[in-house]
Amino acid sequence: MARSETTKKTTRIQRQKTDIILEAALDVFSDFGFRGSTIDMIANRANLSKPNILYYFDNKEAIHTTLLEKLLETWLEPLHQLNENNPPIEEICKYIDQKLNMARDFPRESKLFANEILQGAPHVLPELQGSLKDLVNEKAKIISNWSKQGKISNVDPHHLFFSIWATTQHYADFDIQVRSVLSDKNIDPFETAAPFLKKMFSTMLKT
Amino acid sequence: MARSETTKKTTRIQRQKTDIILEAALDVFSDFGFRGSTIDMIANRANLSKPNILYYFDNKEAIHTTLLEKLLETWLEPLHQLNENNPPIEEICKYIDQKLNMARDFPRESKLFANEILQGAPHVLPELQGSLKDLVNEKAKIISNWSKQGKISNVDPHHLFFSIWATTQHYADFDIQVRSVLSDKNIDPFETAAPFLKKMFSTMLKT
DNA sequence: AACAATACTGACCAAACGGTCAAGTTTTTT
DNA sequence: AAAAAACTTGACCGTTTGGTCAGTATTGTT
Repeated sequence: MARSETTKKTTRIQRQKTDIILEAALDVFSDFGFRGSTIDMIANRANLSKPNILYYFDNKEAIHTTLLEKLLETWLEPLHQLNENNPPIEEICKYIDQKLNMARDFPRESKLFANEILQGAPHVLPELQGSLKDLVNEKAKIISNWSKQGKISNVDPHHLFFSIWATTQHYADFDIQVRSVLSDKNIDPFETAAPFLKKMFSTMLKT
Repeated sequence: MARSETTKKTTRIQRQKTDIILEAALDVFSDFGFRGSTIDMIANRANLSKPNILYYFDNKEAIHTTLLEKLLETWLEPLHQLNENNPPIEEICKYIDQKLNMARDFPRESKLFANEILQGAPHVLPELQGSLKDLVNEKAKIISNWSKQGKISNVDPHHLFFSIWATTQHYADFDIQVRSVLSDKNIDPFETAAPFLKKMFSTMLKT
């Protein structure tokens, strides 16, 4: 077992080194996926020796799991904020902005998650079927209520969320494709995507 | 060099075995990515020995490259069909239908492509910057013309394509997440996604 | 300063991996 | 039927990989 997990108190060095390792691991895992990444790659990126990495984490999977757990919290945070009592279209647009900003500012996290889901979610399937499902269903009800009250048009709430996730995360996960297509235009993908997406979704939702 | 590439004529066995190998490799690569897949996994899936696989393909990368090349052709085919002279919204909806059907019927191909792009397109970057970019720019002009002629609303053509790609492929690439969220509903994702997406995009495009 | 706890590393190991090859089997050609 | 061509594989090789461990260095505590 990793030294850092045996003791109750975490030392200054434990916190520092753990952060350095996780930062390096995020670089590597998001680029090459779990099976495509090696502990040596993480060690090099972190300027630490391989045994030193394994002094802080039991094994390769423990690093990956730690990253995914941290990720899931922040990943679902914007959806938590969706508030039934505010103007519907404003709320949706705020959600889109938040998700798009996360794709821009945390592309590694987005890719890490995409990799995990693509491989069939071997590490986070329970969370998908549990907390994610519950949260989405709870917020889907808000959308349904807005529809029933005539505040927005009639849309399938689940597909609405899927579409928002897909379109926003696309700019992080498929970044290389987006930039290849736009290469000779002088366009910043994220700046121009924001008004496009907000227009698309708000037009659909208007009654 | 692989035997099958040294001779001019391809034999019956060569065609059969090559197909079996590529079929098995698509299974494996789409599930585990390039670096996460092994020749042994492909060999087992194909019920062939590892040396036999390497009799038909020079190495692991050659199998992967062959798959990607075949994929790219069929992947861009629907966009090729976008025709300036037909009714714009009908054309876009037809494109959405085609892309969504491909996500439903060829999820392994979609995942293989997603894996490749996620890792930074190490094998197909030239194609993205070449034929894909050219095709998209050509078809973007059609969208622009429709807008100028007042046939559809003013939208950024590139982001329109990105959004269609993202939303349709999402149902293949993030299949496990979609199904987790919808698990206790009795909903077929693809059946319900089609009308949702067509409504969303056509609403945005209406003048 | 002395001792204990923590942090670190070179050397190593077993398993997994991509790939080779000589020798054998099957299919096709004549 | 025999020769040639194509096909198949067990055994093997060098490298990479995840992980261990004994011993050393550093840091914290008294």
